[in-house]
Amino acid sequence: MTLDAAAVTGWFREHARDLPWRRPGFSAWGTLISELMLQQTQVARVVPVVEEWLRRWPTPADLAAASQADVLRAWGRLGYPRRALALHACAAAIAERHGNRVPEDVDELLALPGVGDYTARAVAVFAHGGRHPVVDTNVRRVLARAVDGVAQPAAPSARRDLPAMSALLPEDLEEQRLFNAGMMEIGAVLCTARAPRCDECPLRRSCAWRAAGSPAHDGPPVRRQPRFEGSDRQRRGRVMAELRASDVPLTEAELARAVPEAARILEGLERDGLAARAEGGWALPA
DNA sequence: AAGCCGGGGGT
DNA sequence: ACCCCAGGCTT
Repeated sequence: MTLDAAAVTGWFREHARDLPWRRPGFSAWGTLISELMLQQTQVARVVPVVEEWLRRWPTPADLAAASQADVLRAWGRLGYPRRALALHACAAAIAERHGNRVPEDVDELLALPGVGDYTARAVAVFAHGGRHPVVDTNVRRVLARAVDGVAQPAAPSARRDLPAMSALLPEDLEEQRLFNAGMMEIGAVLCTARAPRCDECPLRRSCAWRAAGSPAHDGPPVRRQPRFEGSDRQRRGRVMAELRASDVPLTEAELARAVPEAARILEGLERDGLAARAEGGWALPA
């Protein structure tokens, strides 16, 4: 055995954070919403928004009946608003093709917009109790350290990552669910990329990385990410904020006061379905 | 395989 | 002031 699954589930039973999507009775639809929101956004920012969404749109059909503009406004500042449109499209597909119930089958989940390898399995496991490996970046880091003894995982590869996690999954249905959740939780709160809290880790006694003296990453340098300040991502965010805040269409000149490159940015937003030409200017899509 | 896509939090 | 974070999609 290369990793003590019981240590993970035991720790998780005791130390799991109390989060809305872990409450008993939280719906499968709520799980799909929260997983989409959590794809790139921190837990603390997601919590109030997912609760508001569920009050407002308790089933997929409810969300499907909303306008894209209302959905984008409710998305607020969570970032990457294409996810809001994806969720809206998920709602329509589920209402029309799946009887208003979130699918349990991984391949059916993968067919939904915005749902990839991670989200499909997370929903199958956490919403429906299915037995599947759930691999996000936290899990990949925990496996890299605890099993492989290196500081950072190799480039993501579903062909390698899924079988690696699968081999460690407990047979018991409840245990595998806790194991999947526990591995993510360890990666999120203990086995963090920087300053891991190994002293509190349930895997500290068997961790290959710790046993090797926690060597620094020795591979090629991690790719540096582009600056956000002055980026088109920042400009797009600013234009979207203007459109969300206005009840009436805004002219290109008005938007250019907030973002000088508004004309070019709007072309991109229109291509992505996030902005639409309206009388006298631009607005959120209807 | 690499680049794009928001916004906030930690150091 | 700077660096880090992270899943899905497109090219």
